[in-house]
Amino acid sequence: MDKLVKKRRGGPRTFDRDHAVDTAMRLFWRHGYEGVSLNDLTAAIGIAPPSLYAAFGSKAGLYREALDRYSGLPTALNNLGQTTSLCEAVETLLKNAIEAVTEPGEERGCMISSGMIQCGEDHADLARELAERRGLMRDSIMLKLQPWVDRDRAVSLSRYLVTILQGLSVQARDGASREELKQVAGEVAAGIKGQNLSDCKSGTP
Amino acid sequence: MDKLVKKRRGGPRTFDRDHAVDTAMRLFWRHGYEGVSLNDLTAAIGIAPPSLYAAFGSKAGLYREALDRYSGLPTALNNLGQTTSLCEAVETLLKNAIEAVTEPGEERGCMISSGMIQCGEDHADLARELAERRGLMRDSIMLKLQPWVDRDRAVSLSRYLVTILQGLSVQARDGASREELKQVAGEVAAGIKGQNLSDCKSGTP
DNA sequence: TTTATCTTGTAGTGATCGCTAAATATAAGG
DNA sequence: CCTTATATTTAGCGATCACTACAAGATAAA
Repeated sequence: MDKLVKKRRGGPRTFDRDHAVDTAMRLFWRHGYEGVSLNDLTAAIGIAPPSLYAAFGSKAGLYREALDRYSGLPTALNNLGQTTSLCEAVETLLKNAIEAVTEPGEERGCMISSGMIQCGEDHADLARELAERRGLMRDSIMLKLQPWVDRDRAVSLSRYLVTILQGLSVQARDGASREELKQVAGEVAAGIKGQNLSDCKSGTP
Repeated sequence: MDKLVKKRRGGPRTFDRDHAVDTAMRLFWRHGYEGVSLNDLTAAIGIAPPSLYAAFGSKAGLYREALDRYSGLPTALNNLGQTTSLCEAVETLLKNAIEAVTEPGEERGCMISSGMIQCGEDHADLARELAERRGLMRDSIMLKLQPWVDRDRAVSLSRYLVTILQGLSVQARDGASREELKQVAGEVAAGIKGQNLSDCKSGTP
């Protein structure tokens, strides 16, 4: 009663690599790097460890590919080129972020904002890579703000905004609803409007 | 040449329990629950596993005590009763938080804000406790804001502020300097001042 | 001193960690 | 057909995980 199904064992036909990365991404997203074991991965993907290692080299390699996959998802920075004022840009940024971290049917929070915040010393290099990605996030936001404010203010504002984004990710993971996060976005928007009334009305930078 | 020192083995407790909790706190603070092994703990404290289990019951038990110890440290909520306006309260809150997460010679970030954001399913209960503590943080902030704003606004503002705090913890862990974080605080303060100019000058609520 | 109680270090437990050697099965080229 | 190359499996590697049985040693009470 134990050998009815003869499993295939070799040959060119390969498992669905995209699906594997996608499955891994969701696991890592939810549980973090250290919270997912190789057993979890192979079981969820439906392959044996050697296949995984042939395709991705290591657990860290798969994690990196999962990160890249995640980076391709709709992000907070979408559609920011089409905005016509600083306030609109910020509002769009936060709206995108909130939708991303509370997308129904998806894991909550942001894989990058909340990834590898704490980990053992063995994985310090991976953690540094995550921190780097968060830095790139800030740079991207800064670039998007350039049309509306001078350089110094863009530096300051972008750091403020990534801080918000990272906080929103924690809030989402803790179960905050979309409406509650929109309240936060409202506070941010109100703050910016209070200072830069002119920027919120001008049609061109 | 291997038995010059005869180690004691028995009698009343000999190791410093407070020091043990303190050591564990720092390890967990930096590396997270899953990032610290029992071997790390016993080696750093300088005791054998049975002593640890006799004193704390389990790794999770020691982690909880480390959390309680951490909660007793100077926190973002210090001296908030002495403020005389909403803006001053917010500024003091952020100033305290920034000092706490960038204290020289201490671990960076906040053990609670950035604790157990991601973890394996085995420790979901511990993660829930951390989320609960973050919720209590928000409640505490809300109470501190009550003198200056109505209830709805206190709810909204407190969620906004914990979001900032949680973001600041990530920023600090990623290496942001005190000055950079003060820029963030400046953005927050400027936003609130822009809306509530009156509150920033009144001497009594 | 004798006895009871307690804590300690030694030395491990079974389970799981990330990872891999060797064997087996498929496909393409001859 | 046979050979070669590749992909997959089984089975298990050494290391480490959180945790503990046990005996040795130290104190306090009788």
